[in-house]
This record gives sequence, structure tokens and C-alpha cells, in this order.
Amino acid sequence: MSSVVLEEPDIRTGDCIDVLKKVPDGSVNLIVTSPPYGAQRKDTYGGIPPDQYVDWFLPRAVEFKRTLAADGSFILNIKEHADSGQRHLYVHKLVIALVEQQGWRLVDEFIWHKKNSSPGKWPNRFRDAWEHVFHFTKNPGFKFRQDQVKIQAAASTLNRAKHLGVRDFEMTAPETGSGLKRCVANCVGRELVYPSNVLHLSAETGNQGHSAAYPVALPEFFVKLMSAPGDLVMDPFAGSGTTGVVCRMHGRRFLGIDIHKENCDLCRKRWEQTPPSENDEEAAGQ
Amino acid sequence: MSSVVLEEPDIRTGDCIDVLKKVPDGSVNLIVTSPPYGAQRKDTYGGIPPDQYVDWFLPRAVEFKRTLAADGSFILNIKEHADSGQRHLYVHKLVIALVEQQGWRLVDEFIWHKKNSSPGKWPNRFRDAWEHVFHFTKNPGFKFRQDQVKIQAAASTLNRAKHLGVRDFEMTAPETGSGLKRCVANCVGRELVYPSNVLHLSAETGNQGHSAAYPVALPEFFVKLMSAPGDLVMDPFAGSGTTGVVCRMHGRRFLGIDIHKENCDLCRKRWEQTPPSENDEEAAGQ
DNA sequence: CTGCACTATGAATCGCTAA
DNA sequence: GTTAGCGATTCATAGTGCA
Repeated sequence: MSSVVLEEPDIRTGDCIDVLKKVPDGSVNLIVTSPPYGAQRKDTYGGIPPDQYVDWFLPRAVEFKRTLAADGSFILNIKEHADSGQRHLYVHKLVIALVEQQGWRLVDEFIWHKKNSSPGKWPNRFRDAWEHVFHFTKNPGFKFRQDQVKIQAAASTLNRAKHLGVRDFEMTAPETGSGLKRCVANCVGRELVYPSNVLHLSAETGNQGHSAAYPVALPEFFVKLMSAPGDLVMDPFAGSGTTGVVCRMHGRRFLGIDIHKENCDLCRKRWEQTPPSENDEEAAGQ
Repeated sequence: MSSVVLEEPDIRTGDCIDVLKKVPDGSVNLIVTSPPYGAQRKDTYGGIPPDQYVDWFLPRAVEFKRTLAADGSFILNIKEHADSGQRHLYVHKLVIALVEQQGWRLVDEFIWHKKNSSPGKWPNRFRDAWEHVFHFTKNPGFKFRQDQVKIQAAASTLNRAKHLGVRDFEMTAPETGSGLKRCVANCVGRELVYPSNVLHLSAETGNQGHSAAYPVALPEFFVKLMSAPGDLVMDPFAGSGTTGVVCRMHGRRFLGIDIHKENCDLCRKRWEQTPPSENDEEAAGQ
């Protein structure tokens, strides 16, 4: 029950390339972000044209790397869009540039499987139901607390838990909107297994006017996995502040940056509306 | 019930870059293949080093493009491996080169979610449970018969949804027949639904001694979707001949190429052991 | 037909040791 | 230092058979 004393969230308005200039080297423990995608969202972000995307992103990533702690991670959620029947290549090019030009280590690529992706039928493609989530680090060693993100096993595996009644499992069912189970204390000892690098999460609905749907469970997974209570988590494209919500839920400090004042206001509002973490859940996870 | 008269499979031993020289322009309707991955399989393929992978692949892709019909598709299943804590980049580089140097159109990227991925627990990553499946074409127009791959909600699926709790909606359930899986929740109340670009398949068991597990359901999906009965399907890295098996099952002609005579023998054997298509299933699919 | 028990197996990765 | 080779280790799931 060692409560972490939470400061107010640090929400700053501006382009992260400028704002981060004032952030000290190595002071950020984890970066989790979903940057503006290609040119689709012109109204919201100004629309970075696909052929300028890498050049736009790279100087910002320099600041990300500088401000990130030696054992920190950079989680990048992104998806190339289709245009004239083809997928753009800027995501592939960005990954290569981050590794080869900036020295990031590409540890792994997670797949976010969006279970309830928007319906629709096109003559030349199916519904797009996934997005990239790249895991970059600065060094071979980084925080990776696997026991914090165990999930419930599939039914076939649960045969081993036959002693337990079905109702027990229903009681530990995931919260609405979260495909990843909250590993609270009463789940421990049941059938919890390690996840793989494919994350099955529903895209969130009702995202408070922000244009990019970003379910709480996505940053939650990485915040729990790659940071500890009291750590500083940064989202340079904070949007509606979902990463910040997760930070408040789990006792992390939050630095959110967004170029639009309206988004920054929304970040603060959602932080206020989120109940802070009451106990040190990390101990229970062990 | 219009049976397609099937020729014997055309299995040729050699490097596809040489063998394809004798194949006429535009004579192949669909290419489905899983090339040798990075340097892992030295015994089987000679092990292409990651830093030479793109240069090794590109001249072969030239032949793929030349022999492919104008409305054909090229399906490429591949996965970069991890090495010293990092994922290699040759897959990203290959995709860019295929598009920008050779003029392929990258229509979409499917994700093959391997439900039974290889075991292991490491300090810095989770189990790898997915592979890329890239869809390339030569032109904007291509065969895309979506109704052939609609997914049925199995009766057992609906029953289970009734009997079990919320947790069951997190899982996927088997489709009757092809082995494609679907999220239960999306199936409730519907008989046939279109799939998304995330394919949930288990890796195959008992793959007859070949090193690469390539489940029948994977090429089957693309053969049904992107070719018609009587079409010629080509696999330039045929391996154990799983693509050929699918061709016999669905009344397609097959051109299989492999550098190892043992694999070619295996391809023929598996073709022989596969019951040919008896009826024109295409009509039923509508 | 359901439910349960048991078993087989999957394109792997890390880290150490030797050259 | 640097690389290459090899061994030890890892676990969720599907599938099958039987009560």
C-alpha cells in the first residue's frame, strides 16, 4: 500500500521538437506515442505528406533519443495508409532510418490486432485490422517487467484450471474496452500466461473528439511492461491524453506534448477524471 | 459440377532464377511463396546472410514479375528474425526495393497470426507469433474474388458463445473447413462475413520432414481469393509443396520450383496423396 | 455431444565458450 | 575485442481420445 505521490501532469503546448529542447538528457523513462499518420488527418494535424514523413519525423526522434534514459524504451504505434490502391512506404523507411541513421535498436515489432476494426468492403482489399507497434531502445538492456502484463490463458489451456468453476473466470473477465486483462491481485495464481507480440485489443469508441482512436489498453500494456511506478512517461503527440490516463492509473508521472491547445486541455481534463492509483499494484504482480 | 481437367503438376528442380527463364511472359496467374528466411536455415537453403538478402532476392523477383499475368498477384510470406536482441531490417528493405526499383504495387500487408508459435521466454522479448504476408501486383486491376473466402460462423462457435462467459469473446474459433479463424463476437448473428487482413492460423503439424511449417490454410486463402479454377499458380521456393497441395484441392494448375531434388520429390508425392477437386466449388462459394 | 485429461510440437533466441 | 557455433531453455495451444 505504498502510495506513489503523484505530481500534476506536465502538459505542454507546442511542437515536440521545440518543447523537448527544454527537457534534460535521459530524464524520460518511457516514450509511448501514436504520431500523426500520413496525410489523412489534415484538419487535425496539418497533414504530413507521405513523401515528407521521414524527414519530418527524424529530427523529432533525435530529441526523443536524447531525453530518453539509458534503459528506456520508445514505443511507436503507426500505420501506413492506402492511397490509389497501394500502401505507402513511409513506415518502412522510417524504421530503417531510425535504426541506421540514429542508432536506435529495433527490439521487436508488436502487432496491434484491432478486433473491432471499422467495417467496410472495398473492391481490392479487406478491412484493415492491425497496426504496427515498434519497440525501440537505446541499449541492449532496458526495463522489461514481463510479469506485470500476464494475461488470461485461452480456453484450451484453461483445462488445466479445471478445479475452478466457470463463474470464477467470469468474475475476472476484462473490463469493457480492454482486451488485455488487468492483472489484479485476485487473478494471481489463476491461469495467467505470458502474452506474445500480437496484441488483441478492441479499438476504443467515444474518444472524446480526438481523431485517432487509441485504446487505453494499448499504452497500458507498454507502461506496465516498460516502466515502474514513479517513472516519467512521455507522449510527444499526446492527442486526447490516453497515455496520460494510463500514467495516472498506474502511478507514473506524465509529460504530454501537443501542438494544439485544445488537445492539451483535453489531456488535463481526462487526467482529472481518472482515478489515481491507490495502491502499489506492482508488488501484487509479482 | 464442371470438373476441371488437371494436368500433372509441373515440378522443376533448380534455382528459380534459372528455371523461370524458360517460362513465358505473363503465363502465371498467381505466385504464392515463402522464400528462405534470413541466415537461419543453412542446412536447407545455404543460408542467405541478412545483409545480402535484398540483393539475392531482387533478380529473382524480376523473373516473377515477367512471368506473372497482368492481373496476377504475388503473395510473399516472410519474417525477419531477431539477432543480438534486434530484429533485422531486410524485410523492410526488400519491400521498398520491390516497389521503388521494380515497380511492384504493394496492395496490402496481411498479418499471419500464428496461434501456436515457437516456445521460449527471454529477458527482452515475448514469443514471436506473427509473420508478414505481402500482397504485390503489377497493375491496379487484379483478381480478387472476395466471396470465395467468406468465413462461416461455425455452429459450435455460436453454441460456445452461449454457454461460456464474456471471456470467450476474446478468443477465436475454428471455421468449418479451411482452418481460418474468426473472432466469435463478430460472427454472432451472421452466417458469412468477410475476413480482415489479419489471418489467424495455426502452424501445421506433421509437415513431412521439411523444415518450414507452412499451413495449408495460408496458401489456400490466397489461391481461392486471387486465382480461378484452371489458373496456373507458381511457387518458386516450393519446399514441401504445400502450395501445390492447395492447387490440387482447388483445381488449379501448379508450377513448383525448388533447388533441392528431395523437395521436388516431396512435392510430387504430396500432390499424389492429395485428393483432386471433384466439383466446381467456385459456384458453391457464391 | 459435452467435458475433461493428456500429449505432441512449433521457420526461436540467448548467452556462453572457443577459436 | 570479435565472431561463430552450439547447447539449454522456453510454453501456449490444438488435437485427440475417452468417459
